[in-house]
Amino acid sequence: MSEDAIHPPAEGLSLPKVLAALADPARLATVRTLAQGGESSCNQIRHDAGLEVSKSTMSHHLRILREAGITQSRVQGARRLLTLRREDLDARFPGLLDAVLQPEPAATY
Amino acid sequence: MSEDAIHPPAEGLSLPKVLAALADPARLATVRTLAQGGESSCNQIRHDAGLEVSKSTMSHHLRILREAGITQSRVQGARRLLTLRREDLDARFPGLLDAVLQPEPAATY
DNA sequence: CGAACAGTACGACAGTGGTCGAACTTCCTG
DNA sequence: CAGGAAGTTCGACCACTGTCGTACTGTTCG
Repeated sequence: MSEDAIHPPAEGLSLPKVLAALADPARLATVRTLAQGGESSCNQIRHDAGLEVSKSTMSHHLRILREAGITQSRVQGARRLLTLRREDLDARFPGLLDAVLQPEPAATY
Repeated sequence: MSEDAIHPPAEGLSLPKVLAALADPARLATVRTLAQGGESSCNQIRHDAGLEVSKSTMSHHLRILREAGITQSRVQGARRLLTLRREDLDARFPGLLDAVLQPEPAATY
């Protein structure tokens, strides 16, 4: 199979699902990395985001993001290149992505 | 006893926690109701938001919101009057609340 | 005072979610 | 072609979460 990945249509994005997807630190880091670095592969993201999780866990997180409509993946050879679905997200939830991507004011605790 | 409720300091708000708190439909409805109606009591919110949950469940949701730093409660007689912590949220996560409160472009489900 | 009301606390229970290792598929490369 | 790299899928496990009913504290009012 080539492109079986499940990508919900732009109109189908649900706010609770999107928020839930973003509510995990690992996935938040993933989204931020993706926002900065543009298109990259699963492993690359895992490395860039500094995530110390197994392949399967990473795959799981990426699936949540994809199924929430936050990311998009295309296959290139043995890799899957991921991108943020910026336009779709901005269209449906204006300002949300920007708010979430904003650097946090430090000292969370 | 007057003020036993746990309210995290404004600087202590964690984005994942806030997002997780907002990721539940019941709590999202609660926040929206609160944003529109201003200060109101638990039961009033439950009614206004059209939530059909038990008292204890409602109390649970409100606790999550409070502990995430999204709401604030003050005691007035037998009631607890809740408000959104708009300023704190806007200060720490600019645009987030507005993005989440924005009416959804219909047909979310 | 006593009954009804507002809300919290606790315990139980089912469902979900994050984590891993192992097995598998597909692709690239020597 | 054989070996390895990139990801996904699967089953297991444990922690967390949403739900409820019940019991409790405190308040208002008849």
